[in-house]
Amino acid sequence: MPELIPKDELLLREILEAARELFSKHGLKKTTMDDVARAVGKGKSSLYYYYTGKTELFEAVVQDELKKIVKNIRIAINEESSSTGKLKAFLLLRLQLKERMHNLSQVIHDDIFDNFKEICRIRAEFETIQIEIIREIVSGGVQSGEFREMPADEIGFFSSWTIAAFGGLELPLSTTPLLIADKSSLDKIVDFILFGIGK
Amino acid sequence: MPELIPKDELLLREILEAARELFSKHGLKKTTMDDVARAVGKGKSSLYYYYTGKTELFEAVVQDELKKIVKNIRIAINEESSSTGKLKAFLLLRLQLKERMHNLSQVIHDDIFDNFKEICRIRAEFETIQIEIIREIVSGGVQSGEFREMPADEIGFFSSWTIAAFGGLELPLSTTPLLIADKSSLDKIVDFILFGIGK
DNA sequence: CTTTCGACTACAATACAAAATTAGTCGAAA
DNA sequence: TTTCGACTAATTTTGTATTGTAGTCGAAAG
Repeated sequence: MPELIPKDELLLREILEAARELFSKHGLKKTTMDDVARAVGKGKSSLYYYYTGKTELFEAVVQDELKKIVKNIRIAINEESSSTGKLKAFLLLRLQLKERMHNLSQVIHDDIFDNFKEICRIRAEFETIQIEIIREIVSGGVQSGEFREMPADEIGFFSSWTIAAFGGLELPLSTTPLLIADKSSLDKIVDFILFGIGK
Repeated sequence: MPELIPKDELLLREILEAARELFSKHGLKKTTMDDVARAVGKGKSSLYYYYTGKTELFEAVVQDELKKIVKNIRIAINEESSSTGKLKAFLLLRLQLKERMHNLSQVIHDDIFDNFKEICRIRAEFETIQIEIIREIVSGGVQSGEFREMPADEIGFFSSWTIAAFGGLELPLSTTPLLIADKSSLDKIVDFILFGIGK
């Protein structure tokens, strides 16, 4: 296996890490490019050699975070063999994420409305990915005979609905005090999803 | 039937109506007590004879709106005989409400973070009521044999979950472009709730 | 006794100019 | 190719004067 990471690629990541830490600690506005530069031990101008601007850097950070999350989700799903297990794994991770976001939210607070559109765009993108994942899980479950037969559009509809229900990238406004946190309640939810409340 | 509305009760309502109209048109901050007073053809000081302050007036308006909504929901539910029908009726109204709120949201926008706590409190209260309604519906359905047997705590859990999913008082941040609007898709959702996707 | 209002105050929002930060550029140098 | 110091334009912050508004009170009208 040849070295996959060229030198500059390494610095690119180093900047990203430093920016992530600072952004999530002080928020977007209160983090200056100088701060980031100092954190990686470089001059401010140098950053502009790697990223075209503060906005691009911020977007890169968020995108990277989302990629990590999606990766974790995919790993967890692959470790489960049954579709039901996959569904549970997905929802569990999704809820943990919600919790993490909840903690982060204090900081962002002010930045939210300034970068409203941008955040919406990213959020929408993330939702699309999640819907796709659910669709895969359910399709798999139908094919393997674990779930009942469903036409493609019904699967799509179910996926969208589930994500709508569990929230996309939750903004820091959820008053509901994290209703569902433990694994046992998650089991109940999956039971509802699987068998409903009908007779 | 004797006259249920004393004189001052009438003026109380008149002020409430005027305030509601102004608040929802210009938002909380941009609506002055003078505006409200002018709208009812009285001096500003007079308002303080009926409401102790601007905050109380605002809360009264919101509370009144919520009461109206709850009333509508209860009426719609009573018109349905089956529990399934009741459930559908509830969710349909809940979605229409979401849509209405969505339109209103442009105006509030700025006021939200100022009155964050207050809004949260009201929202929480509304959620409690909704959960109670769902619980009633499901309990009824279980008793009548329309739904499967469920212990009380499971019904409570299901109710909370449904409301969490459908959102309490939606704050104007839903990017999902009102995924579910028509009655046919609602039928599908209720099917999911009733029978799930399991085999 | 109930209800209205004008005059008043204290406080909060606004406006605006001066001062300070900071995003982003550029040419030079390592 | 990569780094940086010096620079500028633009934005944020700050201090202050001004206005606007919530809320009070005592008097008066019904």
